[in-house]
Amino acid sequence: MNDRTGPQSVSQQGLPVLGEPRPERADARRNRLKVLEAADRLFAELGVKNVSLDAIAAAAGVGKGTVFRRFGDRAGLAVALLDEREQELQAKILTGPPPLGPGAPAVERVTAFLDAYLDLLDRHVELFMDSENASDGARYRIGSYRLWHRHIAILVEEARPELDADYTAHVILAPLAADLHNALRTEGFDLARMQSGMRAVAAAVLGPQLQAEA
Amino acid sequence: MNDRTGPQSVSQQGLPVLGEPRPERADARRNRLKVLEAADRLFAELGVKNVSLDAIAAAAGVGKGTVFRRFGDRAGLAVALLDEREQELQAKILTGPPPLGPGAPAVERVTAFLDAYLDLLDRHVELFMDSENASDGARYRIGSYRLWHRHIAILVEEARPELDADYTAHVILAPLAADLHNALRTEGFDLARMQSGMRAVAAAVLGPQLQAEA
DNA sequence: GGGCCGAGCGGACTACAGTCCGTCTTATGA
DNA sequence: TCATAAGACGGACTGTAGTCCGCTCGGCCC
Repeated sequence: MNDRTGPQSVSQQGLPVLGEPRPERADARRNRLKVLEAADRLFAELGVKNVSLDAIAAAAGVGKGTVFRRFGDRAGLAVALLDEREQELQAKILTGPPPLGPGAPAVERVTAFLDAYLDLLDRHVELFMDSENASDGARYRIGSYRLWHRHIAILVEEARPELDADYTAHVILAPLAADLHNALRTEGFDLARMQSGMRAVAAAVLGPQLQAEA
Repeated sequence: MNDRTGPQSVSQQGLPVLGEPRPERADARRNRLKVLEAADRLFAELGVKNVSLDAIAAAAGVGKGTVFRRFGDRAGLAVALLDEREQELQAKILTGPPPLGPGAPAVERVTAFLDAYLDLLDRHVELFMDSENASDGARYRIGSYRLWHRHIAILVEEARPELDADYTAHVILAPLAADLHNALRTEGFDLARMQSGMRAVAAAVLGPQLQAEA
């Protein structure tokens, strides 16, 4: 959903109709799939950071320009590859069972989200790094970040209405940056430690006055 | 402080003596100053992100290789330029008056640090972005980050010994990432809002059970 | 089926970070 | 003062991200 969708369709009068993207042309679709498949394979074989976009274009049998037109930049390609996994999590949050989905108290929903996100992040750090760092501020412009942010902000508002929910949500998401996660793994922190650390922080920020055990 | 200092000096027996860096050679010093001065000027004139290292080398009248040998990479140059400002803050923390310096309760010291750091960050966002993002994980390897981290970790340990101080310190520093700060400014958040938001979070994480006002 | 036109294609091109290595400068000590 | 070698110099070179634009092909309408 972050690949660039086609241009708007055009009404019979020749006016552009917003919200009705013209369907993807057959050659475009073919190439999109070839690129994604080649990227997936090369990333797995050689490691994300050892694969250039030229190499992907070559392996996919398309021109470099094609890759860029479709995905915008390196981050866009990474986002497209992560998209499926992230959508699973998004679905669970929006319509799944509690505590990830609606129904549980705010602290528990935030905690469940942090656990699940860190898990996802841990399994795809390299791809996340690409998607977040390829260009300045990329992380905060991606659709999925905006969704996570909105989700957390609503829960902050619910649990602690006296806080600045919008900003606090950014604060809670900040430690989930791929770059930090990667650096900490390198220093020997493991996933479980980070999960329990984040749980403790979330409990302190959103929980009732008496703090939970770390 | 983060420019590469010279090689170790050599004892009379020809053995390298650790911890006694041979003094900087005169030509090296000359060039270092020329580069820093040129960088400072060009950054101010054109904006950090519009200046290439080639341009700096040219303006300084030195070869490109010289810039890289001395500063390592783009991040290293940014760090060198920030160094003086950061050292001021470091000094205030280590030996200045409370609440920034020793003597005040942990929450207050953390709060004072966050205020001061955000202030510094706000005044030099572009340079900070360069120093943190030029290479993967650069932020976490810089000496000053390690110092901030140690400082916060000690205070966390003091205020809330049941928390994982080491990890929690990283969590507290994460929202100070230059990239995020920049993105939020773009979205209209101002410095005061971020400062008060961080104060509230710090109070919640480190403070006594009853929360302070946001 | 044929023709039109605009989306899609691809690879040459630019700009920049970072490396390499033959040459030159400086500090030293005799 | 001069010989020497450690180390600094600088610019040509490499590899990659991202742009551009003339050409091609697919969808649509007749």
